[in-house]
Amino acid sequence: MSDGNLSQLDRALFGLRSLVMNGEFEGGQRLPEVAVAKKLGTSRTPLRQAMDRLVAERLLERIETGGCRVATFTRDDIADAIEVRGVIEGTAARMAAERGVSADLLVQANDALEGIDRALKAPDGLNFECYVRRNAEFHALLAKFSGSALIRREIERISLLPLASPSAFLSEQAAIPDFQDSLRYAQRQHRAILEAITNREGARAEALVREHARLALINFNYLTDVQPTLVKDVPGLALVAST
Amino acid sequence: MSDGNLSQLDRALFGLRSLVMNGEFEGGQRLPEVAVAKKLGTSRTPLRQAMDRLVAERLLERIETGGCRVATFTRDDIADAIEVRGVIEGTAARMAAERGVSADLLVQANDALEGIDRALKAPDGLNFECYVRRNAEFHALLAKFSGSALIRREIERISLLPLASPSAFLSEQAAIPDFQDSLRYAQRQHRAILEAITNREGARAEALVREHARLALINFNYLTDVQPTLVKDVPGLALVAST
DNA sequence: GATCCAAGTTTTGTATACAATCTAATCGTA
DNA sequence: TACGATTAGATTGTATACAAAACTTGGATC
Repeated sequence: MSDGNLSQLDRALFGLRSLVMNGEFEGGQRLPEVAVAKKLGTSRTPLRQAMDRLVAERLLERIETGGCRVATFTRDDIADAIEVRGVIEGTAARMAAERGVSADLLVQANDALEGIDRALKAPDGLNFECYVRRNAEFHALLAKFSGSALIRREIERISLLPLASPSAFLSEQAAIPDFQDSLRYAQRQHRAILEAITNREGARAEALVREHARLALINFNYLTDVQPTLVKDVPGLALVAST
Repeated sequence: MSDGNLSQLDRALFGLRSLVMNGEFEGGQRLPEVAVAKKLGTSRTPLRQAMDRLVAERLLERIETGGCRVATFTRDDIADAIEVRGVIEGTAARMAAERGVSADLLVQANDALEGIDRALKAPDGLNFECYVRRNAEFHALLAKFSGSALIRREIERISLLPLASPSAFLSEQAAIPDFQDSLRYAQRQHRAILEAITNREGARAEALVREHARLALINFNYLTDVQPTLVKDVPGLALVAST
């Protein structure tokens, strides 16, 4: 169970999540357990466990009369999820400023930001992979800054919501004309956030993080309104009601 | 499944939650599935489902090598959970102010507050049962005000965390000398919150709700510091590390 | 006396069988 | 033809059996 091999439950969980995120199932239709179990090469028992977890992640929803269906999301749902992530991350930043952060952690955050700087100055204009990694690192540190395991887990949880994570739309942004401009703007926000926390300016840190989260919403709108041809490549976007 | 009778899963879920909240198990020790299933009068299958859900509720935590244990909470965990509830409820209030609330809902909220007023002016000084009911009603309406199903569900979720709910400590407050004073203070906050939302004052509404949530923390501290003899009667308090 | 190893026992993870329920289609009637 | 009941089929909820992993206990060795 605890060795390198994945358990049947993990296999079912990853497999089903991937199938759902890639829009393999019709939205709103019930997932037949036997068929899905066969497709995933496991039995109903671990599959049902996996379904329970995906219900907790809001990726599936229970049907009153039994079983589960794929959840669908409106644009408002996406916007609200991003807003809530901003609010909780903002709380983490405020707490960090209020309670103080160890010098060691601040150094780590600085390292992450310098990594982003280097990624933005790469020879071919942008080291995209590096940017994504360092960006995730910075956001993880922000959650850690709060000093609260509960806050950290809540941020992880809300980031699991479809399309609410800080990097949900990054992978497709490359096609956007002023893409690098947007990343540079985000990076200036990163610097300001870290400065506010260092200076113990709680309200400023909170407001900055909230605004920073809204970049995800801007990207979402740009992607769906201006570049709808890219939509099919973003995992999870198949779940958004196409009104 | 959908009739009045509870399913085995529901029976296991309610039963186990109740056992855990009442401190029937040693904290940190693994829950043996067969023994617990027998105690609850069901089989392992629905019990394991119930355990998965209680893990999602943070009431249990998974053991790396298999199975679950009862989670334990520090005082800081309680404080953080209350803080986060205040933050999300505050966001709901801010959104309500920004987006506007239908007259019908505002009337309902007013009714709830008048119900609280009546409970506070009852012949024998206080109609406690009525107060608790109306208070829960007001908080539910606040969540609804946001107009966002996602926000409403997040509030429900965070309120499930042990001791984070608005009424977690109410039932034992009766023994506190200036109990009714505290309730009157809370009620003035309720009025101010509703006024702010009606006037579309988002920042004020958010700040008020945050402060309002902190009453729960005050009650928690009072209960554990000043009236420790009452601790055993509060469900969930058995899970708090008694440092 | 402490530590490491090994066999036995307990406990979990998984598959599967069965029963209760829900769904859909067919047939009958207005 | 439309609508409702009834029956057959499919699907979930639950119990249980079995295998694999983890814990415990006893003993041997250093």
